[in-house]
Parts: sequence; structure tokens; C-alpha cells
Amino acid sequence: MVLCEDIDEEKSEEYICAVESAINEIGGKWKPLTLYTLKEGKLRFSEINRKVPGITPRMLTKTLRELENDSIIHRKVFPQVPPRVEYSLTPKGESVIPILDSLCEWGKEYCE
Amino acid sequence: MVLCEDIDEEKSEEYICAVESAINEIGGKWKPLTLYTLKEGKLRFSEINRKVPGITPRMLTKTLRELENDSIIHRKVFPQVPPRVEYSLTPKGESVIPILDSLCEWGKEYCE
DNA sequence: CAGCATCCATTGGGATACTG
DNA sequence: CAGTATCCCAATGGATGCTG
Repeated sequence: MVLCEDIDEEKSEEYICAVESAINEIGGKWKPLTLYTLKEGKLRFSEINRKVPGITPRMLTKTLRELENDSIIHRKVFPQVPPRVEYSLTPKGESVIPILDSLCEWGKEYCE
Repeated sequence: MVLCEDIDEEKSEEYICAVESAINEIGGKWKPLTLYTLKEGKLRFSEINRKVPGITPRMLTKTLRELENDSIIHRKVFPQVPPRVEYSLTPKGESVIPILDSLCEWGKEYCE
């Protein structure tokens, strides 16, 4: 026998779990900001580093690698000297932009 | 003289800043999950503790305090023994639920 | 330019025990 | 029940210097 509250409990756990997974992939201090700068298009390492306030090269490297591993951004290396690397959003990455837009709107409305 | 790229630069910084503020208030490991459980209505400390997988009382206390300080949740104490405390979303808190819904949908779509 | 390596301070956060 | 207090470890993340 399946009780009503059992179903609710399961469903809400499922939702919680999905939020948790999402947070793991695009949460944290730097990922949202990094992704949001990439909204404008392809950017080089140094450009992102300049646009995201306060981020260090070390943290940017780590952030970009994790996003790349989760197929949220794409890394294109141009084999030349000096090196040129361009980062851009994948389709999966594009799909988080609306969420960040909402977050941005919320921040402007409630955090000032 | 104001160049076009100066304007763009300023605007994107403003957006970045709003996202940053939002992340500070509702980001991190536990805040989204805690808020999302409160979506269903008033909950007691022990109920949230049970519904958010893996959270310890210590972390829950810290999380709830911060959310309360930012007026995202409301804390109601019933002066009785044993103590009873109910947490609920404020209007500001309610307004983040749609964002968490999007995040949840995104997680279900892309993180499995 | 796009990073990696190293060192080090700060913080996050788990486990456990205790209290009004 | 709803926390607090303490201990302690692991992860975060800043600063600096170096490299292909």
C-alpha cells in the first residue's frame, strides 16, 4: 500500500536531488559569474579574467576546467605563439543563461 | 567622451554585480535546498533537518540564521515546552522559488 | 598569453556531546 | 525539540613565481 505522503515525500526528494545536481554543476562562487560573462560570446582567458571581478587566474583555470568537464563550455585552442584559447558556451551552457538572467533580475530587485 | 564599449562594459559589470549579490544571499551548498523544502509551507527545524539530505543541525542553524538575516525566511517561536519553532518563506523568499524551479528542471534535464 | 606549481591562511563543514 | 559548544579535518582560495 502506498500512502499519499509517501508519494509526496518521494517526489520532493527527487526535486531536491535535481536541485542538488544543478548546484554541483553550476553553483559556487565563480561558475555563475564566469558563465554569465560568456553570455556575450567567445572570450579569451585573459578577457574573462578581466571581466569577472576578483577572480584569480588559478581559480579561473579551475572553474573553466570543471565547466568543460561537465560539457557546459567549450575550449578551443589555437596552435600558435603566443597561445590563444577561446571559451564559449555549449548548448547545455546556453540553457543556463535564462536561469542566470532570472537570478540577475532577482538580485537587482531584492539585493540593493 | 563616452565610447560604446565603455557603456557595454559598465552594463555587463552591473549585471555581474547583481548575480554576485544574489549568489551571496541564496547560493552555496545548503541555502537552495533549504529554501526549496520550504516551498511546501511552514516547517519545523527537525522537519527541514530530515528533508534536506545530509545536512547537520549545525549547518542548518547557520543556514537558517543567514536566510533570516536577509529577510528570505521568517522564524516563528512558540513559547512552550518542548520548544516549537516554525520556519516559512517571506515574500522575498517566495520570489526565489521560480528560480529554483528552473534550476530543478535544468537539473532533471541535463544532470542525469 | 594561458596557464601550472608551491606555499599558506581562511573557511566550510563533519562528528560528537551537551542544554534550556 | 531546537538548538549550542567544541574539536578537528578537508576544501577553498589568495599570493607569488615560473614556463612553453
